[in-house]
Amino acid sequence: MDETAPQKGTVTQRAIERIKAMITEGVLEPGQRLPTERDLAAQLGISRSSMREAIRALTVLGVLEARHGSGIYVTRLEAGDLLETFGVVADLSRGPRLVELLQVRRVLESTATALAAARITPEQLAEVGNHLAAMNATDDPEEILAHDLAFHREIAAAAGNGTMAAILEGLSSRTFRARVWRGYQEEGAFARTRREHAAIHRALVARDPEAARAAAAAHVGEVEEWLRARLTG
Amino acid sequence: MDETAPQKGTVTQRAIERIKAMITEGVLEPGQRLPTERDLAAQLGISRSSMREAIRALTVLGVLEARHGSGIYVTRLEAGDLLETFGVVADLSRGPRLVELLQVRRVLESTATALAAARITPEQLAEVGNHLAAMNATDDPEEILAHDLAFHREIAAAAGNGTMAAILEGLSSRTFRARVWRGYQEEGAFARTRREHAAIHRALVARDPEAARAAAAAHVGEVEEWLRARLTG
DNA sequence: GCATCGAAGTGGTCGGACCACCGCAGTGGT
DNA sequence: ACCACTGCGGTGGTCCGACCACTTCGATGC
Repeated sequence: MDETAPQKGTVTQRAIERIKAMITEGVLEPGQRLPTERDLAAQLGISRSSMREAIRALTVLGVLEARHGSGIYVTRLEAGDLLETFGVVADLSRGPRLVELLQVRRVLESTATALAAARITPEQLAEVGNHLAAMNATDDPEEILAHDLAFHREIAAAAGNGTMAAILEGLSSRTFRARVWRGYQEEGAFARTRREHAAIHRALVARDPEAARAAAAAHVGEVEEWLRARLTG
Repeated sequence: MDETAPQKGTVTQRAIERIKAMITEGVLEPGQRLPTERDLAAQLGISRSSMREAIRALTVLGVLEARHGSGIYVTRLEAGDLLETFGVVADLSRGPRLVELLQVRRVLESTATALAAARITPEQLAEVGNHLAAMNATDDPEEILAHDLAFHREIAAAAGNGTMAAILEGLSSRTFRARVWRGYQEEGAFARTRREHAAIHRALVARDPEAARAAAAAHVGEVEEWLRARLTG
């Protein structure tokens, strides 16, 4: 047994685990600056190349942030930072998994909308109304999509659960939604979606969680069913 | 305008996007082997070092898989592959976000259990029963935790939504659960959890989705409330 | 026909060099 | 005394070339 050489997996993988451990153990706090790549590599006894790969990996995971010329920092480690990669899943998913993703979104979105109905502030409610109005005032698909996203984002934020909001954000990532909704909207579903959005807004105004949950579930469910039918057909 | 030099972001970041695009465009199929690191670097006109960082990043995201001596391959791109990183979020979360994560889990777990009640096969149901019995037959916390995880994993799998199961898997990652449950179980909550697990199993046997949903929600909710109280206290 | 071995090819690691950028102390002016 | 500018040191970003560890598969020998 050589104490100095545990030797499990690649050195890069070990470096990733070490840095993660430093964070969980509190050695590295959110927002804190790390030692330089060169120092870190020396500390773990590996080359700078390998250490850079480890840092890059943690960067794409939203754990670290590298600022050119300044240094490497731990992110705030908030839900939004860490769940940014969730969008990758949505973007790389095709076929039946798109339905599964929408099913997950239906469950979470309906819950978030119900929570929002009970907690939303007048300011947030007004913002939701603005996006609803803007959505109905234009025919530009791009603009509609943007306000649609903002509409649901504002509601998710009002639910008071940042983690849930971050997951929903990933499930509604721009490329994902654009792919699915292109076909959906082309079939003249504008009127239906407008009606559904109005129903959600009405439930929020009435502060009726049950109605809000039902309206949101129906809204996502419509798209879900359409997609399911298109795949099996 | 120089067509050959778009120059946005780091070359590594661009390489990551290029490879992701190749997959979404169908140039690279799941399971397929990629060109060698050296060839890929040459194709994109970057150094092997930068290309390696890009590959490493996509590897930790569960998109690519590098086999030493053999080559680089696209994973099957199934939910489990891509959502493995979800466990990182759970492991790095502390304080209030642990409650948020449990809240998300409560929503998804209750839905998954309800779905399972309607679809579970006799074989799967028997397996769930085995884990329940094994969980009650030992006093070793490690073993209890293992069977507890398997119990819920089996139910999530029976729900028929692989994406939902993968997310729940991340929300129940070993280190995460161990951290939260250590304190919970130490307060003599064994009896309560056994009762709750039995209730879930009973609802599955009765094929009663509503009862299953309620039992699962109550089960996760108990831990959620305990954690919330411990944080505010 | 089959087990063995070895060479070619692949990812993994290393060290060094240079570039692009940021931050700040020092400088010069007003 | 204050401020804008400048220069330098330190940092991450990129590249190169070499070598190691491992897999693969065909050639070799039995």
